Amino acid sequence: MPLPATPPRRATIRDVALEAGVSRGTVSRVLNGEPYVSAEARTAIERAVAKVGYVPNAAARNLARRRSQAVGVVVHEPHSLFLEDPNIGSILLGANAALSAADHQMVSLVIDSERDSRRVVRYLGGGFVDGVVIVSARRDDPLLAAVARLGIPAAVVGRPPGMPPVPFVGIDNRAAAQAITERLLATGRSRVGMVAAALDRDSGADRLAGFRAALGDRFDPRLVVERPLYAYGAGRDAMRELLEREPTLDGVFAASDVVAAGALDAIRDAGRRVPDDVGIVGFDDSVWALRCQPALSTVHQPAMDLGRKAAESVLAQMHGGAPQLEGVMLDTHVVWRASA
Amino acid sequence: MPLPATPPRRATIRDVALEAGVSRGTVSRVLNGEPYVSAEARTAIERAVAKVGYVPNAAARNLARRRSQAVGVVVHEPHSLFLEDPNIGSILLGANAALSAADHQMVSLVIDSERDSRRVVRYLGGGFVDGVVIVSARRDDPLLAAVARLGIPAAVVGRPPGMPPVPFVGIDNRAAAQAITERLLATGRSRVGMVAAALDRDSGADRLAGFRAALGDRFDPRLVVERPLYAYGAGRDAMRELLEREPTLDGVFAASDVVAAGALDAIRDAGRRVPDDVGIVGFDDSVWALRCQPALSTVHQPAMDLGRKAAESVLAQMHGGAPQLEGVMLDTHVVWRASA
DNA sequence: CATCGGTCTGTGACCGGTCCCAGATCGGGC
DNA sequence: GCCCGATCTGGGACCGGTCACAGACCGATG
Repeated sequence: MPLPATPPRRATIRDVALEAGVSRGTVSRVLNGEPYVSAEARTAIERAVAKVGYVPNAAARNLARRRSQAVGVVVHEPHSLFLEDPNIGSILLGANAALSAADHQMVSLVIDSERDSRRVVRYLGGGFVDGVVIVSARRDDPLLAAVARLGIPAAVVGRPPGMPPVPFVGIDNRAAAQAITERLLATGRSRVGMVAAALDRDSGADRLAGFRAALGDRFDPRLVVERPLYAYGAGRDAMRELLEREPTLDGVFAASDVVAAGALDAIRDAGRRVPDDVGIVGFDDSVWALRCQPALSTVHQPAMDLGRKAAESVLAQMHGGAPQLEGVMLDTHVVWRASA
Repeated sequence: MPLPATPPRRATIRDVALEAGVSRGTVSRVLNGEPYVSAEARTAIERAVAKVGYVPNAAARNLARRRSQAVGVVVHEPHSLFLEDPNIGSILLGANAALSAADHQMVSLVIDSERDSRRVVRYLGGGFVDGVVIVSARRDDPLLAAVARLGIPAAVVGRPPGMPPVPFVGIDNRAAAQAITERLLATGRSRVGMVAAALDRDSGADRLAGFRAALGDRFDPRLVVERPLYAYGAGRDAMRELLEREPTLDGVFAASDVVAAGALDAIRDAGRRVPDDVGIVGFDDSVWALRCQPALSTVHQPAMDLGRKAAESVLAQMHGGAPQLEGVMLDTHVVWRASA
């Protein structure tokens, strides 16, 4: 069976106008809360709206107004990670809070394949959204180029290398990573390694850079294992590899809490105690940090605020503000718990 | 500064037609892959599309076609829970997989307040989506009533009491809860309680019913503590209360893995060992089950498939299929690990 | 050679709103 | 009584597509 006959016809603004005995223009004015409408017309229209069960047609309004009252939030991560990493969820919630307050609809778009990517670009260019927040973009991300080309208001969470001039909201990953590594070193560890991840993004690359800076002369590239994603499995496997390479390891910095959780399990599986034999620290301060046994020492980053600020930047641009290309950096701090 | 002058004018189908030297109709035919277009016209149009940088305007297409190629997925849960409970995420991913395969855009809508609720109803009625999947609806949920009234293709994950005739996809929560409780009893526990949650939904109410059925005569209402949401904090606090009420408790069924995780921590804080002193089982088989120490015995439910099937039902209705009101029930099974 | 079915194309009406201009109405000031 | 500005209303043009219809063209057929 093909498409259904005809979707049940909904009441339009003309039906309301007819019912209320006024013109379409007046109905439109009432619906949009504009001044210069008599009280009688207003009440008649409100009554008519209720009577005919009128619901405005968004497509028609978007077409005429050339905007949609919706903002896209693009997350460029595999679906699996979306589940694991509460950090992404927090960013989305922050964005949603800001958009919701401005009465805009958030539309979240997950890219997990080339096909998704094309569909998202089509979606963004198709007038479905008035602006876009981009999370976890990669180095030289084609999506960023596409957005810049389309000229829609945008903001990026993070600051991927090779980014076109687009406003961004981020944290100083390098300084934060350096701070927590130094703190770890101060607990008297002598052989400290790192499970690095996502080096194709600023967060991953900068965390590694901060680690390196903290170690200075003591930095040993053999004690760094890299993985493409911030994932539990990546942390576990990488840690196993690291312990084989360097059995005397007594400290490790994991690039995120999820990675640290995996690493922690690998350390335990190898028969070492945390923090006695090996100290471990993470990054994010997500719910994973508290779920670990022992609780993770980590870097707190204001994930919700990152999403919120990015969304606010997009909203400001949508209302004519000039894009703030210099970017916004939010504060982080070390949270010291039991794992190191 | 108010709204920007005018958004940069995009190329329209007319520009393409002009450039290719054909009519709008022919361009439209090519764009939609219809037959009866000459090869020359086709290539000329494809070249013109690339040259002028044409991107179709979705609002115009939606208006003319009276559909949007998008499906909404409504999650009626507080934002905080969204972060904690991977079960919801899995359902979304399943839905997204099905929609993505059918080249439809998933639009996820979170309801966390009355205001959100109104906005979502407006959104759904506004022609933004052609169908809707509803997750975690409550007893007599007004959203379900609104959707039924609007007459848009819909499917519900779960089967809330007081639901209008809408297709649903679910599991037999009662039987599954009974099965795992019986299994727990079979480990020789004599004082078994339950942390129940979300009794305003079928999942919560049915899990309690299954627990009760498994205990039969031994059921003691004093050993059941209820909480409104499937949340970590709820599990922890409820467990604390349960242990105070009944210090000889030696087994507990938590209504979900997240709840079980909270309960587990409360048990440990009270100085009891798991599973030696107290056996605990959860429900969902989410990533939390493996993150717990010891790993949780739980009920595996095919969360992704729930989302996928619900989305497929909506897609089928959109293509003219009759709604399958009898519903679809998916299988579950007990996964036995170390916590009981 | 007229007829016919299959291809291919152009055109006007329409989807349901917004926007803006022209004009009506009205009270107040000179 | 006339002019003026403020208030209020109607209606045409338009947003950018889709769709149905009419008609042109073509080779095959009787």
